Amino acid sequence: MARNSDGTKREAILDAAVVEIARHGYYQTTVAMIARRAGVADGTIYLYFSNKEEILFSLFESAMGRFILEGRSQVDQVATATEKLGRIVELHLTLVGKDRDLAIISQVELRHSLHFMDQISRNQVGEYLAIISQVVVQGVEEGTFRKDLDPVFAAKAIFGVLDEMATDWVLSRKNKRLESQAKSVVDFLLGGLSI
Amino acid sequence: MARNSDGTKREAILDAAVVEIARHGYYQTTVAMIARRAGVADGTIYLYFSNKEEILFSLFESAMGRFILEGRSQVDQVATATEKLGRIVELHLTLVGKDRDLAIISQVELRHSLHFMDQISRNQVGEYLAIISQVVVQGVEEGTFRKDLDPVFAAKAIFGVLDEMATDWVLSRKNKRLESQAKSVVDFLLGGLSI
Amino acid sequence: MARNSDGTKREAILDAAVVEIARHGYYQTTVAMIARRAGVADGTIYLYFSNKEEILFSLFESAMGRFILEGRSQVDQVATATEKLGRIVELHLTLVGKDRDLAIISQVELRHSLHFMDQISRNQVGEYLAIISQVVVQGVEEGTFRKDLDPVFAAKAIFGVLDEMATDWVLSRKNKRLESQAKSVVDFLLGGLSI
Amino acid sequence: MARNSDGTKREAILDAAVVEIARHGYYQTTVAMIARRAGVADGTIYLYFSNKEEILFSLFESAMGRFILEGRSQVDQVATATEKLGRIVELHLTLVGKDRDLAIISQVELRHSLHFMDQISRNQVGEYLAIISQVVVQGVEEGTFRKDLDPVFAAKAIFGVLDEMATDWVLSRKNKRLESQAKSVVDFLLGGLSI
DNA sequence: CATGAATGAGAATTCATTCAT
DNA sequence: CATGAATGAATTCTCATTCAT
Repeated sequence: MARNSDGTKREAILDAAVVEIARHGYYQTTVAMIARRAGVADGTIYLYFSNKEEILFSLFESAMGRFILEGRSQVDQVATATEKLGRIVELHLTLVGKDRDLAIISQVELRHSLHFMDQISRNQVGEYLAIISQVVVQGVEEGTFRKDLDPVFAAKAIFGVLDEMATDWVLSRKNKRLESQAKSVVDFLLGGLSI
Repeated sequence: MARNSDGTKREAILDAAVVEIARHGYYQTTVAMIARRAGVADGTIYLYFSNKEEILFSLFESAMGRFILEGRSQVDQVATATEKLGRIVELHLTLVGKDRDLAIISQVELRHSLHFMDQISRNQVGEYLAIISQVVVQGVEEGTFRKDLDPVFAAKAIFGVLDEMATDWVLSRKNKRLESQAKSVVDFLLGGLSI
Repeated sequence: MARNSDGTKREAILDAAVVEIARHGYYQTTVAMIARRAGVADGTIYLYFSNKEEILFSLFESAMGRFILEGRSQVDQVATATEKLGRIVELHLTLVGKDRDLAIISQVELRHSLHFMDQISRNQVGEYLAIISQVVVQGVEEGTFRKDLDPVFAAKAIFGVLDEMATDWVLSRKNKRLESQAKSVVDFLLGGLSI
Repeated sequence: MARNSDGTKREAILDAAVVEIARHGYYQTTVAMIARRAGVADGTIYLYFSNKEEILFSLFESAMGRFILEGRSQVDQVATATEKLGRIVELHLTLVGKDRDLAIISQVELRHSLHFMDQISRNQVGEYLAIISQVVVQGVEEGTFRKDLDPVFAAKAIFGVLDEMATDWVLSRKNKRLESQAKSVVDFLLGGLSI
């Protein structure tokens, strides 16, 4: 079967990396551990990734890629800013909540150093934030959101709330589904604290 | 007092650790680097900390300690929940914004592994969150905050927004003062997105 | 003739090896580098050579083979020992000076380990030395060279001078042609230092 | 005993390196092998040398240092160029012949790559050649050596002969003492081949 | 014959920690 | 208390070689 060289092996490595890194942390995970779980030789890792860090980068990219791709898709499926916000919140919590291992990676491991955050922050996270801020812009234009909002600031605030919920869910090992918080989050974001 | 010299040296080590870890990241910072900057021998570190990780724990504790201590103090200085919220926001952003190195530690390095987050998260962060949630409870009782708010949830959301602002400030190397965001943050938290 | 394609590919590999090894040194040259330059797959190398070291052996053999073959031929073209010596000197310096990459191989890389020198030294170099020593014998018989010379010793001394000139030329990247030294070398070898 | 930090350990490492490298070749010698023979931990090597290659450099430097130092001393002890030449030849062969392991290093291992030769060739070897060429200059001035000699060229030729004798002795495992060749070498160098 | 993906043994180097002084 | 030389386990990455296609 020639399917091997298609990327199957690359994905096996990434899948193994998610599990091992989520379980032991990036620095406590050795390349050998990833290789063993992926069922390949240590050296094989280096046919697909130039070094250990690149595995983490790839993990991040594919994770963020999904957020951005599906985020755009969800936003396009409804008309109003309020509905769009709802979709984003739901998507975010659902994606994070779907796979605890991946969630651990995105909420904890990917933030393990400034050096690393630097590399990624300004690219893909920025794109994701842009999607959110466009929703805010629309809301203001529609007249449903407050005129005095800075859309970029608001997007960060929204992201902050989502991210905290996600981190909290990862750290508290409750079985409660993360998505179940979606309504509360949207309510809070729309209405704030005040009456 | 012999304690004086003890405290001094211990603090020199912690100060050195903040700088080195902020600059290079926890794993790229060697004990020797910290020792050199602190002006002590490598071995001396182990007279004050049982291992490298404990330095990070201590860093976290003293940082969070300040948040909690000053948080309580600020909250006690004003009467209404709205004012208290304002004080917390201002304090949080001010403390983070005061020292970039310390901010890097708290926003990035302290989150470097689930194992580590586990150890700390549910203790001190929980205490900090409790302060915030008490403010929310008060606001609800006062009638200024929405009745349907879950105070614990709201506290997390508030923390999420603050944390995201802090992280964003650390990652974007702008010179703009972090505290300058306090008003926007309070506005957003109180009023939400909707008109 | 199938041998044609065999020889061609084998030679392509050897040619590639000369360039890569001269440029990076034997140990810094990977089989993959040689394969890439030769335009063949890594595995193909092993159809022509049983291992990496054998490539170096083959390089040596073909290089020394030329010295011996042409050395004999040059020696046969003239009558007196003095003339023969001149031919050998000129040939040696010309062959080395013709191709810097090959010169690097022969003057530096081929000497990279006792183990390797052992394998080759006593065979082909010995044959080359034999040619030289026969010239010395003839010179003594002719009465032009000193009677008290040990021909084997003299051959080594002659080779030493030639070898040093060659090495010096390789290491000093001057463009001066190596052959231009031939006259000085012959003069020195014949007359020595003394008046 | 504080003698340890004096350089005793450093020397133990160098001594061990000579034996191991002579026996197995530079690339076949692992740092662990050197450490074991030196009776230190692997990591200790790196307290004295920044990497494996530096061990080789140090080996070379201390070896050449002796040639230069003793070479100068020998040359100063006699008056005429002929005598000085004799001293150099004897010293060279004696030093090489004294320790076969060190001889293997200097005659074989130190020449293992152009990169390496480059680093060292132009410094210390040049100094050694300068000593020889000064002797030649003196000989010409004295009127004992031929006027038409280029001293630099002659020095290289002399070195070439000495070097070849040394290499030959290393490769042929005869027990014959290398110094016994001194007289023949001087004779050859002074008188050349011709009658 | 030719390929090149896969292997896995092996090696240099780092660094937290210890302990004799 | 303080030192810093020494340790040696642990890890990443390389690369000669193989073999199924």
